[in-house]
Amino acid sequence: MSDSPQIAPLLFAWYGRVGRDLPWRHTRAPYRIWLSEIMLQQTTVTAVIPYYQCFLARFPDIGVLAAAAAEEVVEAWAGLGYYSRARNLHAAARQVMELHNGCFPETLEELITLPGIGRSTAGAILAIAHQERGVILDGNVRRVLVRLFALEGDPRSSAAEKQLWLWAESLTPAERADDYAQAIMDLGATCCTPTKPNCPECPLAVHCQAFTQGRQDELPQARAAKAVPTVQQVGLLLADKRGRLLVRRRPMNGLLGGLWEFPTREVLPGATPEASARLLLQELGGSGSVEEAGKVAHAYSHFKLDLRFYRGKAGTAGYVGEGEHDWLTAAALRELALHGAHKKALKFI
DNA sequence: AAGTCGGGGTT
DNA sequence: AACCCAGACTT
Repeated sequence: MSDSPQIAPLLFAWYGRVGRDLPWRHTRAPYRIWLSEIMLQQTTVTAVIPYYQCFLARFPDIGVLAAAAAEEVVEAWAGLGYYSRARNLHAAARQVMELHNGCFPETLEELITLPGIGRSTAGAILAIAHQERGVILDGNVRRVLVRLFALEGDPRSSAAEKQLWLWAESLTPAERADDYAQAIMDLGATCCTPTKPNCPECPLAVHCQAFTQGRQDELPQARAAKAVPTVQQVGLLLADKRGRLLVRRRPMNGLLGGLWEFPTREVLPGATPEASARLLLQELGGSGSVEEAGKVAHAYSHFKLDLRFYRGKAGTAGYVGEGEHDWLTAAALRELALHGAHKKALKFI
């Protein structure tokens, strides 16, 4: 767009006054910038900070990360969510060691070939780590630009995305793209917020079409809400003679890959949860009845989980399931990289 | 283009 | 409850 407003100088001045002081803003090390960008995908700053510090203490450089076991990386990610990020981070670290001699790529094309790095994350790394003209389009920037240009319709549609990338490209300055990226993200996070934007203190208000039209509370237009199904499961707190409980590791790929959990199964259609729990107990080599322990509700973006836990006793035949498993004490369970919904069940033991 | 993939904070 | 978050990837 030839008529894009010159917002970069306004953002620089604002950022200098009220920009946030964040741990990853004290470095330009590509490894640390990369890690912060991956952790921050769809995740709030406050949630990331402690994970960022712990992860760096455990994996201080890309060589250490590449040499680690995949399970170890997932365990450092436990509780942060979107575990494919941890798998991709680990795979990308190995890729950089093998293909780039341990040196992080410095071009957009090479960055995007790394698993977990898309167009926006690559732009952020280019700008912040390499000080080049990287362009970003994250949730903050999307909201700022939708209001700045009063973009109608679903901002996640492919047509909107295309337009937003054009605007993002034209607004990004040739110099100080790093400051620009962090400033516009800060603006979206602290000023141009989803609800009740603080327009009186916004440095871009004079250029903002939504504000000019008094429609800053109507944009961006909300996405059409879709119904989310509820999955019914039963979980088993299966104790051996020493009181230790059975846990198993979820397969590395797929939902919550690599995390530990108590044995579960879906509630059979037409069956009661208790009958399904009894069946699960028998399938695992246990015996006798089950006792109701408590209920856990867990929400994901595309389904809800209704999980009822039962206590049971292990039979003398022992465990007959498949895959990696272990018998752990309550103390050990609290230290384990547990599936979030199952972490809630610790209060039942 | 639509679906998958978490967990927590905000409203 | 619904929405959002420094999105990427698969189908």
